[in-house]
Amino acid sequence: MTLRRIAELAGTSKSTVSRVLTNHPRISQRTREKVLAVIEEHHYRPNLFARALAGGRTGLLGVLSSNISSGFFAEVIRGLDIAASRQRGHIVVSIAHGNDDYSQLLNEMLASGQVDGLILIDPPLDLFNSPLPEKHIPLVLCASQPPDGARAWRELDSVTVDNAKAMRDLVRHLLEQGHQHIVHLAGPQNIYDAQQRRAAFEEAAKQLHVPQFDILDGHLVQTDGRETMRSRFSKPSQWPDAFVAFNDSVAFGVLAEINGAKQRIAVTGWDNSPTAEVLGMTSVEMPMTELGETSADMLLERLSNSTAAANPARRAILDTTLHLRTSSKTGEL
Amino acid sequence: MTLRRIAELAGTSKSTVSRVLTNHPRISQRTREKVLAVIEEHHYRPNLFARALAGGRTGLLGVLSSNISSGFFAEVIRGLDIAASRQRGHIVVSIAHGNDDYSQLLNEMLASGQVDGLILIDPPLDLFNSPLPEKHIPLVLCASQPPDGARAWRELDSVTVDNAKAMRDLVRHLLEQGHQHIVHLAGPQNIYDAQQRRAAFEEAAKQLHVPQFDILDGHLVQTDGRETMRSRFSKPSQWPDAFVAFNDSVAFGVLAEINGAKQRIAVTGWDNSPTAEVLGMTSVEMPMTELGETSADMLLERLSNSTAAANPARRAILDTTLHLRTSSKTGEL
DNA sequence: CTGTTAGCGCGTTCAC
DNA sequence: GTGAACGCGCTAACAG
Repeated sequence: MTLRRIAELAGTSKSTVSRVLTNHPRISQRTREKVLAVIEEHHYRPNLFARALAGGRTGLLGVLSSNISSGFFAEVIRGLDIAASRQRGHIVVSIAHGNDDYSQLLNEMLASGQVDGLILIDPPLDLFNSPLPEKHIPLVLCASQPPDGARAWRELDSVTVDNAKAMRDLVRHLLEQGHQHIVHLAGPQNIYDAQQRRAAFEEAAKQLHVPQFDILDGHLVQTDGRETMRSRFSKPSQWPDAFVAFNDSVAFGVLAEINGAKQRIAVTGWDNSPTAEVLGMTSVEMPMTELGETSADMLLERLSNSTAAANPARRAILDTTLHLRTSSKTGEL
Repeated sequence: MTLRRIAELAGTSKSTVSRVLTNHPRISQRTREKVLAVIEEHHYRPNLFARALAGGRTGLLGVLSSNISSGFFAEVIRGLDIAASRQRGHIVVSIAHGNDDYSQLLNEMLASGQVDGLILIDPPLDLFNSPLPEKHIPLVLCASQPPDGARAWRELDSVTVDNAKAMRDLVRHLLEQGHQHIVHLAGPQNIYDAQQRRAAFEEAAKQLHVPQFDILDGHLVQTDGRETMRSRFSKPSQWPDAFVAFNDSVAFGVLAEINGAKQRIAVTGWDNSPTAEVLGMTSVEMPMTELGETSADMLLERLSNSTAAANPARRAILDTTLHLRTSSKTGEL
């Protein structure tokens, strides 16, 4: 089934069919309905490649992701797909295996010109040190934002969550529970969210006058949490009152090490994974699906709005939800 | 940069460049090197859309997935991407939101002809009741297999895991630990793995002479596990000796309900999520990444081997790994 | 409002 | 071994 064939069957020309397909305004209601009927009858779908070649859109959105946690990845992808498919589009996914990989993948995607636009999920912050590649398609940053210094990169649209607010609420809660000494097991500092949460923790701790606090970097997965517990906090006498972990995984690592002594110490995570709920662990919920949906919507809007190229960068900042559970509540410990 | 431009720069014709690109045999060594040099110098990459339109390959592999657990989804996708990118290919991902959706998505993907081949991750079993859509591109089933009745569907390549073996080992282990009454919280029966595990449990239980066993269907996520515990096993006196859950999530739901009484009862999961390890829960590890890699490799082989269309269906069955932990070991309970 | 014409970049016959 | 011509299915001018 081709456009040409549809035209024949509808007793019209290819152009007319094409116009119907692209929602051209100046077309008579009658012709449009007639064409649509034929299209419907034969389940016709335009060939994306021909369309792309002729200068139109492909309906393909590129998605670049770093090797992040599966839960986060999957939910964001789901969000992206939801938004893309609402407009009959599809996503082309590539996953970077290392840091260098990311910029290389980006350049290849940009060069091969097979997508209408590109969404960068959680790029390693190093990326912003390199110059913004020359591009003729719009880019959207998902779960990341360039530092003030990276001027060119800051022209891009971005979608992030309000880490600072969540962290402030979390620290305040711990203080209210009477915890005096709080340790933040921060994430790898080449990850945007990790950097943000670290900074937010430090600021909140100072601002709210936490009597004693420490920050340790580089925690991403369970083993990182375990490792730190074994090396730095092997004896209960060394323990603080509370651990604020970069994410749930790290928190689980901590829990595994202090097992049997949960009563004495608060542990909080981040991501609100299903397991956090089961374990009764306090955690910050990230709107992952929404993160994806919003990113794709932003990209699609840039694409549909041809004048948008000149529009200023938009920054969406989504809200998180703090789930307080027994792992941090003194009364219920 | 187009093929035509490369031809000009190399002082030859478009056809020659095209032949070099497609590894045509009858081309002089000298011409080939010359062309390759120019290509390299200008970082030329052929336009995928033009290539596709002219009848060639696009390097795009379609991936259809149902709305499965994020961990599984993410890891399989990763595997697919690894295998695809090894051959400079990319994956186009679509996620079905409901059951009907799946077959509709499949048809659209097939119709719009935008991918070289298609990988179906965990399609709802209902799909196999409908006729195999007419197709001119190869299909591979990932984590699923059609029933014997669906003849046409059984012509497709597939990659699955050996659920039966894992389940047998698991039941044997529980028996050896002295458990007399085992309950299987089976998954939704329109999911291949759920059906397989259910059947395998029943067979193993009979074959190994488990004194008492029951099977309850429809468990997919934590709340399902919780629900069943509250309705059917609200009092400890009703508890069996062991629960074999469809997956880790369901198992967590059970654990949450029997909290504080873990000593009295064994609970096993499936998927070996990181949390299972932290909690010390016995679980079966699925080779998720490998599942994806193998699927993509199979598809790519069909694509490269033009004579393969006639080849018989291949069925890869991957092995699982049983991780025995304290949640099922009597001595350590 | 609609039909006609000309490519988009490439693979693939054909001839030479 | 190489080049010329054609067409893949579609969009985008240009006429009418």
